[in-house]
Amino acid sequence: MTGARPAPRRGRPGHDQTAVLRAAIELFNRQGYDATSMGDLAAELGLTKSAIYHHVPSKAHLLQEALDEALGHLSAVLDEARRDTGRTAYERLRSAVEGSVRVLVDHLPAVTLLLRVRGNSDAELEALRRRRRIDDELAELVAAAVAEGALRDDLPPDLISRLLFGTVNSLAEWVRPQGRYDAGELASAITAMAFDGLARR
Amino acid sequence: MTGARPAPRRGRPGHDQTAVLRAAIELFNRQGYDATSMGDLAAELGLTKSAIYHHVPSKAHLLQEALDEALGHLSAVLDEARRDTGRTAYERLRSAVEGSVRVLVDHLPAVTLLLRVRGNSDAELEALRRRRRIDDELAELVAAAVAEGALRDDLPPDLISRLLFGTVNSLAEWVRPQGRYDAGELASAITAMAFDGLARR
DNA sequence: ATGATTCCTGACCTGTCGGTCAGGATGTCA
DNA sequence: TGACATCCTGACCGACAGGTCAGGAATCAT
Repeated sequence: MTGARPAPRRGRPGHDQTAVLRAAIELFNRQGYDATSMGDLAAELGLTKSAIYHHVPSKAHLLQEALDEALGHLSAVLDEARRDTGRTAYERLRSAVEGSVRVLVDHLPAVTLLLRVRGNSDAELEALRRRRRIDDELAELVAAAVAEGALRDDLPPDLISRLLFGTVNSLAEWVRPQGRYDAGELASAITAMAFDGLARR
Repeated sequence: MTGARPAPRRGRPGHDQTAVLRAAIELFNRQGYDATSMGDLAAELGLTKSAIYHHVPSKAHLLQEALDEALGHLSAVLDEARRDTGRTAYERLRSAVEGSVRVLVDHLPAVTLLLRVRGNSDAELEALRRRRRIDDELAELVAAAVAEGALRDDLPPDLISRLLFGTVNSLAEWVRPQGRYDAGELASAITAMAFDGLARR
């Protein structure tokens, strides 16, 4: 793990690209992308607006980076589920749910931003398309689990899929880093509710 | 029902407050509140920007009206559940879920807007506070249902509440008016999944 | 015909937005 | 002591934001 290497830099010390990006994503989530000005971001970092543009080419670029981060990891979860042909669809679905929760928690700021994208630019539209592709594949996984008899068939599979991953995505509304629950607890709570139900039996 | 009365008006015919409000909420949801300019709204209605201000005092007022609409109906659902002391907490919780779904579907634009508020103005902060109060009461209802033994007690009640109503709220992400499912179908699908589980038994 | 009422336009104002640019400050390396 | 790399400031730009205002246009009641 090359984790938190200080990485000896030359020249005048100060902020770098990733510091700006992290702060930007955090602000975008707190206030919304459009409600956040580059001036706000500069103030948050204790710099002038023009200093920001030394590190990053544009506001849209910051958003793009965040969306790529989120989509990349979500796609990876799906690739894994797709490659794993040795298990039942039901097992792979459970893994996909757990993986999605893990990505959401580990990359909370980026994923939260992704979930709020409205399609106001080409980059946002492209992100929506990529997200839609992921959702479609998850829906197929659900349909396969229904077809193999693991899930109830009195509900339309696509509806099941929307409710299931709607629940997962709703975590972004309240989960906070260092909060009460870790990714594992959240994942098992969701699978407990969604697959086994809340009612006592 | 005074439903869709034409309401004979005097003076030059044209748009009115509610027409502007409806269009505004729709646009706010499509693009986001901050990304929507009053010019956009004017164009959508086929008017000039200044004409808008004949019907409505400000952009913020439009948002306020929408938030009040959503919060009013959601509060009503809760008042009903609170008054109904003759039933178990579990039964009242189920009613609250169904009622929330019905409000969400019947007032989809306003509720969607409420769910996206970030707290960027006093009005938004106040709406967040009112929403929080509602969420807290729903969490109490869940806790009561757990205490009375109707719901599983191996998950923290507040977590159950967040997952349950997170699922309900996630409907706003994809449900469309005149879509495939009506409020009743959605409510029963959610209760089926959340209370009885998706797994075949 | 004539007010009264209602709706709408076009020109305009102030502030802020994302972004640029020339140059100065502050560090590392030789 | 430089040369070099990096980071940062302050003044500035055109575009567009929310909003105002004076007056014109369309309809109703009399």
